[in-house]
Amino acid sequence: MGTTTAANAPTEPRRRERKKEATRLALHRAAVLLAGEQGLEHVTVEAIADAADVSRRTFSNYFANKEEAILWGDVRRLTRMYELVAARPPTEPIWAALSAGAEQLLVERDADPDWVRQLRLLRRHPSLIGRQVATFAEGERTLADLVVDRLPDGPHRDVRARLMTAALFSAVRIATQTSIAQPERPLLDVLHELLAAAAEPWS
Amino acid sequence: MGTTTAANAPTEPRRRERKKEATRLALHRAAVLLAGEQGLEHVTVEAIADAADVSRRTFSNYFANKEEAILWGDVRRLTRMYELVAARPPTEPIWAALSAGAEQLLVERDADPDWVRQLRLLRRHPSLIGRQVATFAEGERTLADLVVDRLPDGPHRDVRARLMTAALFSAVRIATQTSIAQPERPLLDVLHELLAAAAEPWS
DNA sequence: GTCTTGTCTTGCCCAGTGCGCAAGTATGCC
DNA sequence: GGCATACTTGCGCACTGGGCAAGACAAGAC
Repeated sequence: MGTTTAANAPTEPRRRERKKEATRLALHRAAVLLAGEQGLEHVTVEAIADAADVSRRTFSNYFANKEEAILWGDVRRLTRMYELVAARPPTEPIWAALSAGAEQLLVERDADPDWVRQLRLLRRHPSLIGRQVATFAEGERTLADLVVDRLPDGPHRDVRARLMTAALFSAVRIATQTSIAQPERPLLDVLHELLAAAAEPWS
Repeated sequence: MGTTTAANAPTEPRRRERKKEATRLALHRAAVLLAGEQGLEHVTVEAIADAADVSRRTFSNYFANKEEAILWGDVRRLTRMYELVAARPPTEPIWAALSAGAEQLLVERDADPDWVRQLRLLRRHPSLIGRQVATFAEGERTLADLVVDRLPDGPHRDVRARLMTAALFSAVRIATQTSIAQPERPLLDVLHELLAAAAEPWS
């Protein structure tokens, strides 16, 4: 009753789902590429759609605007982060698990040619950074829900989990920005420093 | 030479400046009010401009879009935060100064009737939260520049300053969100808890 | 194979937007 | 008063987000 539709739900067919992802990826790639070579403000949604060989209207079915299309790579990386943390041994202290996950994530990110292009874009268009931060803020809450279960008992577990997750994301963000601004400081070194600093008592 | 203009710079006249601020404030208030009663998506920029008794074109001279107009209160609060921190005695340890500034800021915010309206808006339109986070992220860097000077010597002062500022902002953000979601937990209590937790070593 | 059903794509359309430009107006300085 | 600078406004226009309805297509039922 109620969900007669759910009873014979086609359990998410495969090909269709893959095609959707392919289209989304094509739009994302086109957005990053075009914005990279022409500048964000000179690229129209129509141009991106054309490059991905779909209609402008279809673009709207996937993304609300160009910025969202460009930053979709970050959304993917966020879900990857959940996977990485969930895959850590359950006995490991949570801050160690988060740190390990973050380091692994940045290693993978550095190897991604898409990321290099996105980097250049963030430099040229600082407004994108704001959007990116907003994206991550949302992911923070999701990860915090994952963290709270692994936190030892004690008062205010919930806010502590949120704070810890926030610190993790801040560390990733600051490390990334620092390493961009001062390329002589290796990303992983800065990240390490920050992850350690967060866990130690403060002056 | 070069800046002959700067020589006889009119040192920012008063009335003009005050009128500008008044217009900006009127637009901000109109935006918050109208969005509050009609819902963000049903308010046009034109309606906001009309309510503030200026043209649509003038609105654009002040804000890029409705969201920016609505969240301008946060921009004001950010600059207020800089003032508060700068006003703390220079001998005070920096984390104590930041904590005190944040607490003072939240006390003032709670007393602001504008804030109550903004709160309701953020609830109804979660997309605004993203924008807000972006706003704060920018403020974070400004404050970090202020912090780095007061940090004791040591390696990586710059990233430590950034991390500390990020923790402060995270604490404010999480405390605010927690106290909204669970009104039985007083804002200042949660903030206190978080500020303390951040400074202590982690498990 | 054909038929059905649910999903995705597309074209059409239109109110709303961001912003360049140029003319008009207020403000401050002499 | 005049002059310079800064702000406001109306006009115009390319671009956007999204509703709608008509196709195109995939997956399963038969």
